[in-house]
Amino acid sequence: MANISDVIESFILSTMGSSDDINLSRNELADYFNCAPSQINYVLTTRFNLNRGYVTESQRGGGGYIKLVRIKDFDETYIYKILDTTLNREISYKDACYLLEDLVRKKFLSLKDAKIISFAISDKALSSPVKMEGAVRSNILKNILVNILKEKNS
Amino acid sequence: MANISDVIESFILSTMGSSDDINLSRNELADYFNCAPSQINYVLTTRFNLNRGYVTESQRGGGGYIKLVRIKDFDETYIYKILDTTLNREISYKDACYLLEDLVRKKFLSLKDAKIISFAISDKALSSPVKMEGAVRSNILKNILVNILKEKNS
DNA sequence: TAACAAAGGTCAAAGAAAGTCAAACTTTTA
DNA sequence: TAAAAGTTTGACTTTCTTTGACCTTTGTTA
Repeated sequence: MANISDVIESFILSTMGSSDDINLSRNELADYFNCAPSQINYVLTTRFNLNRGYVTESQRGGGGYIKLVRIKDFDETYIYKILDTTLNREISYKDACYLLEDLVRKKFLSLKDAKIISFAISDKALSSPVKMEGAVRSNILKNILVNILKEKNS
Repeated sequence: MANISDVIESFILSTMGSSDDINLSRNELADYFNCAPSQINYVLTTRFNLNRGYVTESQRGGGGYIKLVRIKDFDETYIYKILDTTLNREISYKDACYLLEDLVRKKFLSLKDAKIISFAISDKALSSPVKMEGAVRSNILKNILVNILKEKNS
């Protein structure tokens, strides 16, 4: 017997159908499946995460929602491999720049985009009292790429 | 879009059209939308504030009004001001996005630039074992703006 | 000119979501 | 079969919205 997370996952998938996004209500879903609301978060973070090609945005308070967006053809993209390898670890600023250059060469990014991104991930930009720069940078880059992908799909 | 605030926001925006200002009556608006008058203030302070490129002036008493003005002009000192105020503190993702939108409106950034930047500073991008998101985000944005300025000047 | 009416302003409490995290439980794997 | 991995739950937190009571300013009128 499948567990409730799998059931909720299929439900979301089949409700989405071939659409690229869906608006969910955490409480309604939890109600419908008779589970804790946080169960929905669990499903989203384990089944609909960046690594699987999904992004979420949400709003709290009255009229709150969770929007789930699927990235089309995620598995086939070259970017996917980068996300899953290079950017699943810490990355130095230099290596990040080489990566950006390569993405420009491959026409995934314009030179200007790459510049902006390089600003965002420079040591200076990331300097903070706590030293976690490599990981943060990697995560930022990952997020940027995923979201650019998302844009290109819409 | 289930909450009244968003509805009122769109109403104001569409009533404004491409005009740079509009005269509102707090009580009439509240009446029309069947909400507390202070709801209008809430919408104004959250949706039409300086960060989003708006200012208001108002008059009480008989024949009172609220005049909502969209700030149009941009000059470099405006950016310095932002660097020195808004970005000298922590900033939330939402407020950062409103700032970016405003910078697009003021033609400091292209829409695409703004999007890339917003990706770079999203909570997801910045999430790390250590919680310093606001400060890190603020710093990233600052660095980006400084560097874009530098580019424009060279 | 004093009183009253007609605006708009402020603020805090209540309400309505979603987010986080850790503990308990279940299933899988070595 | 013990350890690791995955799932479920619930208490607590954070964010955003809505409401209402009370305040201030301005205009009008007796």
